[in-house]
Amino acid sequence: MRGKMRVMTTTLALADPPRTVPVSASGACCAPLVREAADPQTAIEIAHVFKALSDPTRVRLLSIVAAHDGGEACVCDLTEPVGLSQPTVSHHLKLLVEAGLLTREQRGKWGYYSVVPGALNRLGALLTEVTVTEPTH
Amino acid sequence: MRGKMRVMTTTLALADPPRTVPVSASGACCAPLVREAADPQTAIEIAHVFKALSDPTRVRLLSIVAAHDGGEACVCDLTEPVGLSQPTVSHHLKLLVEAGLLTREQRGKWGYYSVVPGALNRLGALLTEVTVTEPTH
DNA sequence: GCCACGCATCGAAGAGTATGGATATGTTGC
DNA sequence: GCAACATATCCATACTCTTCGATGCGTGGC
Repeated sequence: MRGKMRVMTTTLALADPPRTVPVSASGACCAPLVREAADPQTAIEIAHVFKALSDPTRVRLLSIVAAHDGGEACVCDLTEPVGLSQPTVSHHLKLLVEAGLLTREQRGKWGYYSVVPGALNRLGALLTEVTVTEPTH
Repeated sequence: MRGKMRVMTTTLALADPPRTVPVSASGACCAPLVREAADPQTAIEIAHVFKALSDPTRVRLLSIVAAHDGGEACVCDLTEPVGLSQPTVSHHLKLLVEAGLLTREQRGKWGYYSVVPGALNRLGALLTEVTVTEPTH
């Protein structure tokens, strides 16, 4: 049941504009998990995003980026707070990008990471039964 | 930075009554991740819960249990839908219980699993910037 | 007590993951 | 072009996770 599922870059429609994969064939992307049993394909995509958050380092990285000035940060801002080597931090950031939670933008020498707008809210809405109103920003 | 972190059964105060570990020393449990950078200990506990949801099988199990009649299900209800052996399903359910997302109750021969009330909403609130109003139930 | 049943635990094999050193890639300034 | 710098990628190592067969444990019926 495992096997291949290499990179895949599930977007889960967490990011607003691209929405590459409609997730559920029905198009009704992701009713809250508690409402109806998730089909296998949806479960794979949801799990992929949660896997990105299943490591303490990545939780911190995401949190630091989100709380950082301007909502973005470069790798050089992140290695010191988490106390890991640069390659390791780079690796974790890559996973967060692949999960659709962060984006990377190259500006000059530095690459800036920032949180994909709405991604976390969408993920949160998947867990809650209630309607989540997006903040006006 | 790895090493020990064996079982730990983080509750993260996802479950209402027990609240064994106050998570953050400040007691201000878990401001949304985007508001302020999570400290290492909080990140570990948050990641532990997300790790429980980082496997497609567990996402499905949680979803099936939540959507099941009466909000509970026994192992015998679950092996067939996910197509895995009974020991494997049992293992996954244990992880979900340890993460504070499910509870287990023995009634006669059967053990019934159900979703911990509020746990998912609390987890979702961690991800969203907005205030989540709990449903009246 | 004994057997059947539901389920948890154990043990082992295979696959996946985290980590950091070495190195490649891309950018800036000279 | 070249040197300096910021990051990404590659690789090897050690660890963790998923899975299932075998087995143990508790419950209910006889």
